[in-house]
Amino acid sequence: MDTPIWLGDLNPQQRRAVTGGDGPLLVIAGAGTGKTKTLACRVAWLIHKGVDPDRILLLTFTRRAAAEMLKRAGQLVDASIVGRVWGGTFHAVANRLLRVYGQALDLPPEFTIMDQSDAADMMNLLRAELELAKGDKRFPRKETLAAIYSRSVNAREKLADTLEVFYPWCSEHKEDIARIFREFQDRKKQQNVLDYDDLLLFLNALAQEPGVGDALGDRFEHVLVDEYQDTNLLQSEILLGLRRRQRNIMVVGDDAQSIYSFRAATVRNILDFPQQFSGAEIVTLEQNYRSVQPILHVSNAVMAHAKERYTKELWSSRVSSRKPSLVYCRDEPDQCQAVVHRILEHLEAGIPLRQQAVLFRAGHHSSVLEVELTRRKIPFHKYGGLRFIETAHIKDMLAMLRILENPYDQLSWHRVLLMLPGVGPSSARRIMDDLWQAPPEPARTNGHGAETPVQSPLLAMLERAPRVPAGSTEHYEKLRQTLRACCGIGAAGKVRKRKPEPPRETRGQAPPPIATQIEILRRYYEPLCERMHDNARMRLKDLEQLEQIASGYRSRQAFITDLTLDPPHSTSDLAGAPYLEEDYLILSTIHSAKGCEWDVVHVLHAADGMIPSDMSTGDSEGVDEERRLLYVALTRAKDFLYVYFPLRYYHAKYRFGAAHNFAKLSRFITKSVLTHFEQTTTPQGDGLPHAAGEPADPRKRMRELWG
DNA sequence: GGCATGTGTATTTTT
DNA sequence: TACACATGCC
Repeated sequence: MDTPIWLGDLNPQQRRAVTGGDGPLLVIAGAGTGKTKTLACRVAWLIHKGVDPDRILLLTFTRRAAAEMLKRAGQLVDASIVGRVWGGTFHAVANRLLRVYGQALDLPPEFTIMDQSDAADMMNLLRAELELAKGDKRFPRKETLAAIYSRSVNAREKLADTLEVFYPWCSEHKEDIARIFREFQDRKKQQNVLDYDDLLLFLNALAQEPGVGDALGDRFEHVLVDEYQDTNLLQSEILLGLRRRQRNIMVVGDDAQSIYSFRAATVRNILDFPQQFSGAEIVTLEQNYRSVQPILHVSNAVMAHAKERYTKELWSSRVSSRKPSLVYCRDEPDQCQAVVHRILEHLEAGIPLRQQAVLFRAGHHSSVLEVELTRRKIPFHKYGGLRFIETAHIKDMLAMLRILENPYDQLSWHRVLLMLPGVGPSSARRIMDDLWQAPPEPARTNGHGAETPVQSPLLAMLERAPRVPAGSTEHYEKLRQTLRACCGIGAAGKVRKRKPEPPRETRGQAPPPIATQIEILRRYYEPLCERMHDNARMRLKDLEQLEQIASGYRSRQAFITDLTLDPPHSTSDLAGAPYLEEDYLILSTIHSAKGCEWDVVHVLHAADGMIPSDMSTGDSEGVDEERRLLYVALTRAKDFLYVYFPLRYYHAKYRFGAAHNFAKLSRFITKSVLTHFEQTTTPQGDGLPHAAGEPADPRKRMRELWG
């Protein structure tokens, strides 16, 4: 076979990984060592070798990552063929496979998916129904319940163990929590709804199944997994299931960048890979192509204290005489000024805004900066933090769409009914009971195609006359008409201006396109939105945007699924392909910055309590993960790295005890790390870098000197 | 039973 | 500070 010319672009280790033969392969790829390139080339190589792209499975952490890799592979071999590779997150791939193979598990293919906050809401409903909320000993909150459930499932742990280790204060409620969880699972089944965890759980069940599992595994000749350090036990079980007969698997990751333990990800997966897949070859990539050496000095120094790991020292041939800067600022506003100042400096020097990023630990850490950027009219995109999908109006719209897709989805009904003036939880419950009275069988495809046109379950429901509170009957009627209109019934003149098809029958017409459905729902929602929220105008604008996006979709199911499984990270993402000439600064949580790189990186709030976050300093493992988080942030930078440390925090927010005015430098920036920084002070920063570590209690300071 | 108002508390990261 | 939860009034 001929050797493609692009192999020459790879270093020996990368080439080894790309052209490796069959069998398990573990690639330890340090930050910036060309991981994406290696995976992209591996895909291209396999296709070049003649592997059917349809039989390659590329599992990534985000869809963006999959798209990027396949794009790059498409530049090396025929792009149209590369498009047939199965690429996406575990969850997205599970969704696709379950729609096809799910019936082997008695899973109807029309299931809808609920996200984590939906799961929490359902937990809440159950808690109320089972009357567990009443006891005076405080019962876990709904988010906590959802988190416990999810961890237990993903880590393959018994509830008792999860509680004992991670939620000891909830242990006394073990029985009741178990009751809620059992009920939770029953409800989801009845309503034909899957949550995120179910997607993995069902895929795993499928993969372990003797018959279908074999077929599923054989379907993929090669499995490639990116960011393996951030997979959990359930995911590794899925992989083991898929690779019982076919042994071709390549996983790529960096244990030093494992930052998702809160999602039950475990470094054990990557550390134990050679045992789980015996005979695995290990390739380590250490040459960093991203950063100049001084940046790597700082990064390596930060990681030097970590415990168990595949030791590797990043090195780069990219030289620079400039050390990264540690900038001491007076306070947060001063930090803000300093950041903006440097950003503009680099912009003037020719580095566009989109090659610069501001990174921070938590979504709200950038709020002061955002205000300032807006004031100065500096455009920016923010990744991470509160997402679009989390806002009430988007959830409302999604709930209405879900009803249309799956009328058994009670959570969505509940939400939609509560929007009606005069309807609260009790009325909603009663209305739903009435709608389900003599419930039509959940739709199941029998594989034989219906002989007679069966009225849709939703329309059948809407024929009923539920007991609606007297003051709300008109509102309910409006809802009813709206939902019917979305099914293509009634309101003939106005709705279907797009398709002047001659009416075939009065009943059972094809529903309007998804974008039109959203338009109908938006019209209905408008007055409700104005009643419920004060900034209704902005919210309705968002919904118009949503309508735009939807016009690119053929099926409602695909649209809803994408919105749930791969929600836009920023409002501006929704605008579709951004204008290429448009320049904007990147703001991002460190978590969302994973896998990205920029010429200039600014890391905010290098103060103890921020990095590491106060929340995570309970145990040493938590602290270790925070260290890796800082490492991820630092290694995003190619040429210039700035770390900012505000000396004072005014609002002393939610701190127990006395308000600390003075912050303490992050514990990860130790003496030895400091030597790799150039320390500077802003004009406002009092010119006193040594004041940085001064805590409220001088004795504490002294103890540190000895420690 | 719905809804407005008041009180207290937890507070990150995301598929 | 913002949100969930409780209370009390209509």
